[in-house]
Amino acid sequence: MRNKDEKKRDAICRAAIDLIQSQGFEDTSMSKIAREAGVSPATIYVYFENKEDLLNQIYIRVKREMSSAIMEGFDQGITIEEQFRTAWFNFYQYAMENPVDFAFGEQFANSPLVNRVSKDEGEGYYGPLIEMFELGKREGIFKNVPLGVFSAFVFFPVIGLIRNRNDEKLVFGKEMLEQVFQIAWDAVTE
Amino acid sequence: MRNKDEKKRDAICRAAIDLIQSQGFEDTSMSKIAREAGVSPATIYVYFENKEDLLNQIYIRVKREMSSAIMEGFDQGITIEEQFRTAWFNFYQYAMENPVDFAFGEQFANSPLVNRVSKDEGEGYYGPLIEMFELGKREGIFKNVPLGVFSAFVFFPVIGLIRNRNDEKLVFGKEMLEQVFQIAWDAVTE
Amino acid sequence: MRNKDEKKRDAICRAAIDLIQSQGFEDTSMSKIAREAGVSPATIYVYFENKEDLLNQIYIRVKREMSSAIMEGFDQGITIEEQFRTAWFNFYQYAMENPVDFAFGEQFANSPLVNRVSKDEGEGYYGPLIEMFELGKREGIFKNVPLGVFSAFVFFPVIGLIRNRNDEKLVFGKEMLEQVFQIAWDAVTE
Amino acid sequence: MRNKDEKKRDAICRAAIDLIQSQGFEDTSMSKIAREAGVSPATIYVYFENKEDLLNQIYIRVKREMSSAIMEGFDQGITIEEQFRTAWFNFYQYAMENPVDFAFGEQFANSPLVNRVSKDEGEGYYGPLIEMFELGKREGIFKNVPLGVFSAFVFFPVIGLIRNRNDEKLVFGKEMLEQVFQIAWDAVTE
DNA sequence: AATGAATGAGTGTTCATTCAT
DNA sequence: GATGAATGAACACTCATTCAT
Repeated sequence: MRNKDEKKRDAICRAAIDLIQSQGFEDTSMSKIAREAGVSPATIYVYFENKEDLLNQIYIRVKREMSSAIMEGFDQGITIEEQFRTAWFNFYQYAMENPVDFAFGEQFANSPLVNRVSKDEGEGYYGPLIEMFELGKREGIFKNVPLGVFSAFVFFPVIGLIRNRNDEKLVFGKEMLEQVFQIAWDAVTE
Repeated sequence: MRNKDEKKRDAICRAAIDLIQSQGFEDTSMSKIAREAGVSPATIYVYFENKEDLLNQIYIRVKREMSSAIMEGFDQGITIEEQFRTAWFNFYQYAMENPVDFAFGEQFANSPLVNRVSKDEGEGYYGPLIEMFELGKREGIFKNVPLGVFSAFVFFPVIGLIRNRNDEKLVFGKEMLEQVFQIAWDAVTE
Repeated sequence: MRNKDEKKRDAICRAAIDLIQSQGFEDTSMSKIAREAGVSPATIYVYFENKEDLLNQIYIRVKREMSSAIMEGFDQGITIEEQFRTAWFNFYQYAMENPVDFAFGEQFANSPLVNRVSKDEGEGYYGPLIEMFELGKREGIFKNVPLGVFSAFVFFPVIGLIRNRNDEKLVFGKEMLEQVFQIAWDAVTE
Repeated sequence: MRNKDEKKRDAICRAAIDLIQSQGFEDTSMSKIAREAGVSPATIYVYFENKEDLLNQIYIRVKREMSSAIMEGFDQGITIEEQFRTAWFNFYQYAMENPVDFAFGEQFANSPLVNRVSKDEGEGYYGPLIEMFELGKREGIFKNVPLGVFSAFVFFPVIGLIRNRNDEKLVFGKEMLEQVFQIAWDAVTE
């Protein structure tokens, strides 16, 4: 029983994510989600309060998956530089390989349907990353700037890269990518 | 007959921009735009072919305003470093002061309603900026990376900054801002 | 859940037919049909894909009723002349008594909304009639002309009669009607 | 001045007829007519009271052209049979060659927009035809049936022929056509 | 828990017509 | 007389959501 429930909940989320990716935000209706998930429209309302609630839960889910992907290989006793490198390439790879989830998160950031609470909860998974940054600052590795500035120069450029890549058919070889990483590293270190 | 009223065209655009900002892309309908602009829904179709046309025209308009703001004070015979500094602070200031137009451009990037042509036309206004970058590369000032990488580390961080600022109530003093600019400069120069 | 209500489907069809008759094809909108049928406009779309589908289904329905009325008393082993007489008077009576459905079929013939398939399906019910005609030709009773010519002189005059009757307040007594039938019979027999 | 007026009035009518033929009744709007005629929508209202008036005037115009075409070669001192033959073939030819005007007349017959007056005026041009029929009846050539019956068996079959032809790709050679005419003649003569 | 039917409110868009010049 | 601008009302259709089972 419990199993069955969660499967259905998953199916609905998955259907929604797929549709948003393939058809865009505007053309993703509750009925289409229901059809894609193989359930009745009314069934969605058994699992989610309304569309806003569904989207918020999906947002959190995507964020969780994203953050755990980014922080893979983090807990070992590796140096800060190695942690940074790991996180950055993880992020790059995830953004490249999961344009679905990624674009989804992007779309969300600008949607009034995603409320504060969800955003905060979404950000909550990055604990280890934040600790790394704070430690690095104390150790004099990173520049002494607020966290927001840090992420603005480390992760946002990747977002820009991907978007520009889509527009300009930019492709990065291994060396170029290493070079780009170096730029990010140079930017935030003393 | 009455002459086509440029003021009315403006009012419609303005109404659309305001609504997209305050309600989001999805919830901005033609009738709402009409009501906000104080005209009949049918009147919009006197000035614009359809919704897509309206949005594209607005996109181009916003981009044009944005680009001319960014490149203000560009044509004099100033050094590349001064040009860079000018553009960056212009961009920062514009993004701060015009969150409406800015968010608007953001929203657009992900909408299927904005077509290639409009996007290209939107990008077309940045000629001087591109020339500056190319010249700087030849002179050995900037790193030898593609344009897309350049903008990813110069302008996208500002976008991230603004977004983080909105979320975290981050405020930058003059010194901090200078420091952030320095990071951008460090990132792309040899 | 509630089961799809055949009564509701009928009510919608009936409302559409009545409106088309009384207001004409052009002025029969989906909302008017809905109001007339006592349902919400959206409900129509539960039962029919769109307006075209609704009209096609109605067309087929009317054609089916019409054809079965025309061919009533056909299957017994009666002579071709008796079959012809039966069909002709059936047709005349149906056209007289069901001006609504009849005019409906008429209106349809000129509408681009009624597709080939529906027209063909509509024609498909006249099998026995066509057989009668072919047999009669082989037996030398009917003139050797294509089916289209046959129907043009047998059934279309009735349509003309009805239309002229409406315009001129023509009324036929029993004898006159017999005489008209005789004309049709004379026209197509050797 | 007078000349100019009439030219414009003609252009509007012509545009309307063409559009109704090519796009169908439903898709022929006043603005489209105006564009096709090269005038402003408002100008139509200088010449016609409203859409209904425009359509009625067109109806009458088409009917007049049609009737004069049908009765071409009528006034000489020819026999009734020759008159009949002339009229019938004229009608057939006109219907074949002017599907535009013809379909237009057809469409009109079922439209509530065409009022009694216009219909009556439309019928008024057939005087000579009616006289021929009445004379033929008195001379014992034609069967003694009302005018409505006469036209139902003489002209309506042609309408049916054309419609069936469109549906079945029926084509008539010279001989077949002569045969069809003979059927019409047989039908109404003693 | 699960569902298909049902719906009022809304969508983007076009219409016949009038207004102001 | 002639016009392009302007419009309220309507169009076909879809939406997120609730109802009845």
